[in-house]
This record gives sequence, C-alpha cells and structure tokens, in this order.
Amino acid sequence: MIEDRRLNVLRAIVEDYVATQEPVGSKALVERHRLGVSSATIRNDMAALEDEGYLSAPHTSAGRIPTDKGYRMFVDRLAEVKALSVAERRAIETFLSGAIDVDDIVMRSVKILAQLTNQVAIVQYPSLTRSTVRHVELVGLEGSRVLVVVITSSGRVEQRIVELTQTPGEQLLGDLKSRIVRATLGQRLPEASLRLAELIETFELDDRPVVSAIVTTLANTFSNERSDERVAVGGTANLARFGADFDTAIRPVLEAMEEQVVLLHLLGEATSGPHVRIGRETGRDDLSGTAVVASNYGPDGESFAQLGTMGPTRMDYPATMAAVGAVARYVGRILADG
Amino acid sequence: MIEDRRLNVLRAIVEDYVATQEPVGSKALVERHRLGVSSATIRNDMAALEDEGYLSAPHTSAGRIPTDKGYRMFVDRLAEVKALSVAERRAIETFLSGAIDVDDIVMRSVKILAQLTNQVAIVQYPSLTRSTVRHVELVGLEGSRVLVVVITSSGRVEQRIVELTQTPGEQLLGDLKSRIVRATLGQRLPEASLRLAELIETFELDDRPVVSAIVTTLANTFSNERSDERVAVGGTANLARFGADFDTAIRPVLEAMEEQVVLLHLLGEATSGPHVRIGRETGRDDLSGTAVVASNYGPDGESFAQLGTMGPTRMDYPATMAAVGAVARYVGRILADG
DNA sequence: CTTGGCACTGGACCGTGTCGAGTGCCAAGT
DNA sequence: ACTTGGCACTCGACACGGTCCAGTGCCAAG
Repeated sequence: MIEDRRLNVLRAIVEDYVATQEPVGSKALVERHRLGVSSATIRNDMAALEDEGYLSAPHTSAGRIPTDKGYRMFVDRLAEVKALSVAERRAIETFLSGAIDVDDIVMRSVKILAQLTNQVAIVQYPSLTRSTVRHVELVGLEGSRVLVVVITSSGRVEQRIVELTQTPGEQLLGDLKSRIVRATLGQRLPEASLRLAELIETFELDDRPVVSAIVTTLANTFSNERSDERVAVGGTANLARFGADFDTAIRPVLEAMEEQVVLLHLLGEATSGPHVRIGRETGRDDLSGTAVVASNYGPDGESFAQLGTMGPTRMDYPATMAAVGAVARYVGRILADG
Repeated sequence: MIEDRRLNVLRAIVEDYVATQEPVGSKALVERHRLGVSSATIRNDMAALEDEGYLSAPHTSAGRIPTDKGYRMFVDRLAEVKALSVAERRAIETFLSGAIDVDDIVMRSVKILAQLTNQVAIVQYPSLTRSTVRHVELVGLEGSRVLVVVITSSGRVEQRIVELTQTPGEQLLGDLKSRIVRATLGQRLPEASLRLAELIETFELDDRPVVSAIVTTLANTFSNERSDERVAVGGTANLARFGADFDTAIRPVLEAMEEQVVLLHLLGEATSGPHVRIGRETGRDDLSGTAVVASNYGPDGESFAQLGTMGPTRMDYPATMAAVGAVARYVGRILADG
C-alpha cells in the first residue's frame, strides 16, 4: 500500500524532472499530481526513496532528482509504453518506404529516428555476418581482371575487383561460379566463408592459382569486418538540447560519436525489443549522464543489426522506447521486402 | 611606410588573438612583438585600423579583435604559407595510402584532416559528373534480371539490378554492351548519359524494350545526383574547442552538418588551391562566427570534388590552409593511381 | 500513518565597491 | 609630420554582503 504510493511518487518525480529539467520539490509535486496526501507525507516518502538510493538531492534545500537507479526502476516497473500517434507511424512508414537501396534505408532511418526522439540517432548497417548469401556473380573484365559481386539477404551489394596473374577461361569462370553458388547459396556469411575454403581443393592444379585468388577475395568479402562495423549517426544538432553543461553532457557524446567502435559497443548485443542502458550501465564512465535506448532490427525473428538513440539520462523513456521500437520494426519489414 | 607598420600591427593582432583567444591590447602587443615603437603609437594605429573596419573593440576598455574584414586582409595579403612538418606529411601519406577503396579514402581523409587541423573536416565524395567512364559491364542473372556495373575514373563502382519483362539473349547483351562501351568509354558521365539516349534507336524494334530498360538504368546511374552530393564529416569532437559560446558558435555548425546540401554549398565551387570564406562570406548568417577553408581535389589538373574544414573565424589560417592543401594533393594523387 | 507548523539551510539574486587593463587625447619633443 | 609619455576616464571582472525563498527535517498532535 504505502509501498505503492512511494513508487507513484518516484514515477511522478521522474516525469516532472524530465519535463522541467529542474529538481522537483514536495510542494510542486502535490500540486501537479493528485496524490491525495499532503506535502509533508511526500517529504517522508522522498526521504525514504533517497535512503534506498532512488533519489538524490543536489544540495540541502533544492528538490530531488532521480538517480540512475531511480531511472532504472522507472523503466523496469513504472513506465507504461507510450504508443506513437497515427501521424508518427504514417511519417515513419512513408519516409522509409521511399528508400531506394540499403544505404538509403539506413540514412533515412537515422533521420527519422533523430526527428522523432530529438536525440542523437545511431543505426548500424545490416550486418554481413548475420545475413545470408542471395547471389554471387563473377565477371571477366578486360585484361586478367575479374569482378566479384555478392548480394546478401539484407539487400547489400558488395563488389571487388581481383587482379589475376593469368586470364581465366570462360568455362573455368562459369564452372567456378556454379560451384560457389551451390556451396554458399542461402548460407550465413561466416559459414559460407568456410565452405569456400574447402572448394579450392576440388579444382585441378592448373586452375588453383586463379581459383584461389578469387575464392580468397570472396571469403574476405564475406567476413569483412570493416563494413560489418559501419554505423550512421544523425541528429547531432539535438545535442543542443542537452542543456548547458557542455563538458559533462555534450563533449563526451561528441567524442563517442567519433569512434565507430565505441558506438557499436553502446548499441550492444542483439536483444529482442528496445532495451535501455542508463548512465554507467553504458560501460563508459564519461557517459555517466547519458542513456542509450537500442533495439535490434531485421525481418521477423532474424536480427541483422542494432539501432537506437543516445541522450541525456533525463529523457522521456517511454516515448523514446516507442520510437526506437517502431522504427526498428518498419526497417526490418522493409528489408524483408526489398 | 606608416601604412606598412599598420599592416604589421594588424598581422600581429590576428596572430595574437588566434593564439590567446582574448582581445589584444596595445601594451601586450609591443611586449610580444618587436615593433620598434611605443604603445601609444600602436594605439593610434589601432584606432586607424578600427576606423577602416579591420578591427573592433568589444567594449571601451578591452583590447581589439579582428573583424571579418580584418581576417580577409590577413589571409589575402599578410599570411605566409606555413609549410607542414615532415612528420605531418609522412602521416598523411602513410595513412592515406593504406586505403583499400574509394569509401575508405574518403573516410581516412576526413579523419586525418580533422586531426591535423583540430577542426570539423568535410570531404565530398568524388563526383560522378566530373569523372569519366572507365568500364561498363552487363551480366545476365537468373530469371530475367540483369546486373549493370559501372566503374568510373575516380575508382567508384556503381551497380544496379534491372528487372526486365523478357529474358534477353546472350548475343543481344553482348552486342549492347560493346555498343555502350564504344559510345561512352572515356566520356564524362553527363555526356555519356546523352550518348546513351541516342543509342536506343540503333536497335531493332523487337529489342527496344530490353535495351531501353537497361540504357535508362545506366543513364540514371550516370546522372545520379544523390551519390553526387554525398559528403563525409568528421572531427565533430573538435567543436569542443570552439569555446564556450555554445549558441553562437556550436549550434549553427551542428545544424549545418545535418544537411548535406548546406555542407556542399559551404565547400563551394571548384577553384584550384585552398580558398577561404570568412563569416558571412559563407553565405549563411548563422555561421557568422565560422570560417571555411576548402580546396578541390583530383589528379593533376582535374577536379573531382571538394574537401575542407570548418572552424571558428579565429583560426590559424596559414596552418589550416596548408593542411587542406596537402591532404587535397595526396588524395588526388592516390585517386589517380588506384 | 498522516498532517500542519516551524526553524533551518543554502543556492540564487542583487547592489556595491574595488581593481586594473586598456583607451583617447593632449602637449611636448624630435 | 610622427612619436611619445602622461593623465583622466571607462567598463568589465571579481569579491563581498545582504536579502529572498524553495525546500528540507523534525516534532507534536490528530
């Protein structure tokens, strides 16, 4: 009973603080919420919540602000999912469905996510390692060069040009291609990479140099870490809203944005549905004032990569989670179609 | 004579202000530079320079700071080109030569430029419209789909897949390809696009649908504005150095960075060698405290695109121009090789 | 367990006074 | 015709002190 009210108080404080950006006091709380008790009672509750580590007071006579633990409790047990408006859903759908290729989808996702949340948006490119081989093509070019093209289930097209020491015959190229396709079609890229290695030995000695060069390039493409780790970032201008504390809130975010590795780490591992990391939970001490809301995306069930937003811990979690979830869903759907 | 000294004073003021970020007064000036005259004389000169619009005083009794006009005079007539150190040249060269494809070159250029200048770096992708056709390939895929691949002189590889209503024969595809190559090889992309249009009529009526579909796709690829306008941005963390005036200096830059069109406009049109735009010269009122140093790049003579940096007007112009120039030169050279 | 009352705390805000860098101007010197 | 030292003046930066008030903690009564 009393426990319930305390949690309600915590919820009210989080909501008010997010809305006003100012420490909230007992009196203001009873005025803005129908809690049915007096401010003195609230004071007792707030003191208790502070003891338990959910709140902290900047100084003796200011209001309270939620701690990271307080926010954590809020998102875990107190927040109700805030549904997006119809207009917002429409906006996401129409904007994303106008995309013409995978790059465009990623760029548009970043943009719409930044707009919806007023935060910094991060979208990881569909991971090569988690998608499968949809198509492979070998094209002999002039001279002794061969163009290798791979299309993955996530719609990505990767191409390489291989310089050979000798010019391969048409029939060899055709043979090689069909064997490659047979061995790798529908396979996940890391597995396909393994199958390729086995392939070399099935060719005659004379053809080995050519086959080996092409197959190696292909295998490299399959397990290309560089493109696997690419992310797009947008909504940087929203950093302006983070408030005036430049050094504590903005600079660390800018620095994190410079390093793709850091961003990937922040997005975290695949989990289904939006998840939240608050302050130090991000794993970086300098981002103690920052929270990350991320979700995996991909056609139903499958998970191609992650996307999400980065903002101050004092953010509107329900709205942000809803937006991240919705965008992830639409992106997944569109990738499945395209 | 006296005119010379005044310009020297202006130069000294710009240099000191850039170094200290603080308004510079007459006394400090005579102490730090051997001007051979007393501070009173300098005061007279400063008053004259202020009358002519090269300097301004924040308030009655602070030092003077250069106006945009002052900076303009400085870069036009007073600055000496500051050569990069050997170590810096080495760094640029080794870092850039490690790139594996065009995307990588662009990303690395942004990074090294941001590092060298401690500013926000902007690099435009090699423009399609200014490069020429190096190779065209048509590949029949399973079903009635055709893969179209274009390689440009700037090393970019673009590919499209065309869905046809009927399956084209091998000989038609081969014939089409050789005619396309004959018509477009070595042409600049916009011209190549025109040549393609003429090509359709040279085929028999039966083949027209197929030819037309492929040629149209190819023409679109040639004149693809979207990829023509892509830019990469980096060094955002350097915004931290812009100083404390968040709203006037940092926010506008962040906002500009969000819109690629704006960035392209800032980089400006092709001019050979680094050029500078100071404050309002950028064409945007909200960037009045910002200056852009940009240069075109490309293999000797040719100009593929622009690159440059964006920073506060109080920047080290000689050093920045040297860095921009050097990176542009190396990038051009590497693109020519690859 | 709740409530009103009350003393207390500590930042925010404001006006004042002092300090000093830097200016403009002038009269004297070269 | 310039240059120079001197001098009065200006204005921001900074420190000090006082007032104000939101908000707290605690207590005795309901």
